[in-house]
Amino acid sequence: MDQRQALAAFGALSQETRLHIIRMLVVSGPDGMAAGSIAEKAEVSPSNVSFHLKELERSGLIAQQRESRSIIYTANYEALGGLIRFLMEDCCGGNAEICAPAAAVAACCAPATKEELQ
Amino acid sequence: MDQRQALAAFGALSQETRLHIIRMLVVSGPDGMAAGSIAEKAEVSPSNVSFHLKELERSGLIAQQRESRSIIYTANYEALGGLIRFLMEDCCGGNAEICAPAAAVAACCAPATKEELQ
DNA sequence: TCAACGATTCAAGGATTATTGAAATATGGA
DNA sequence: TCCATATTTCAATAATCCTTGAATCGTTGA
Repeated sequence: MDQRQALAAFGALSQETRLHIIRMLVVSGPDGMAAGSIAEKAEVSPSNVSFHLKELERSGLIAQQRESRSIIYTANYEALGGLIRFLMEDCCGGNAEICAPAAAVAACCAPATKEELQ
Repeated sequence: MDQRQALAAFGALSQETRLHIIRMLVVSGPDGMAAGSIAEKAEVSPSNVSFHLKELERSGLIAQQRESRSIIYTANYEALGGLIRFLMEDCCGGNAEICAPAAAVAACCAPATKEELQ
């Protein structure tokens, strides 16, 4: 993830509706959610959700694929991981004082990485 | 860090000049930088840097303190760590697939946390 | 083919954010 | 006190972003 992408991603996440959408899509996993379901759960109009989904897609944080009449949106896990990484490495310069609390979180939410630490 | 703060922080980081400023302040550490030096290094006008510094302060990512004629700005490490944490926990739901790469980064940039893993 | 469904696009308006230069404020030294 | 320095504030403008509702597009089933 380069700076251009990071700027776009930060902009995408700086809006309440979009942050809400991202959360829902992360939870729904690879199955994703149809635009209509997203609109319903987020309690916004179809055209409004479409606007925000386009914005999120432009930033690379989500992807879409048509399935029959519906358009299914899924979170881009790689991009989200890349953004966290950007924030730690590029933005915060890998500063231990900043990254330490984050590392603690990472340790408990991603046990698979314990092996990577050896 | 609650959602309100996170939204403000993402907004603050979504602007090129402000991202640049945060990077410089993280590097300069507790000593911080005077507004004038920031303006000079970032190559923006005094009034423009003042606008962006106010925005960054409003988001809680930096703090200011007057020192004689200068006003010194410093990065708020706690807030930056909190933002990374928010991104991992609240936004990405602690999803292992997303947090794993970040954990790897954390492991190498913040060796002090290895103890916390035991 | 036609109607219905799921979704996007478009245009208009309002709201927020960014930039600029001039004026104002605060501090310290002559 | 007066001047220079460091910075902010203000007003005006430009640019971007958000919301809304109507119109449009693609897909499916009757």
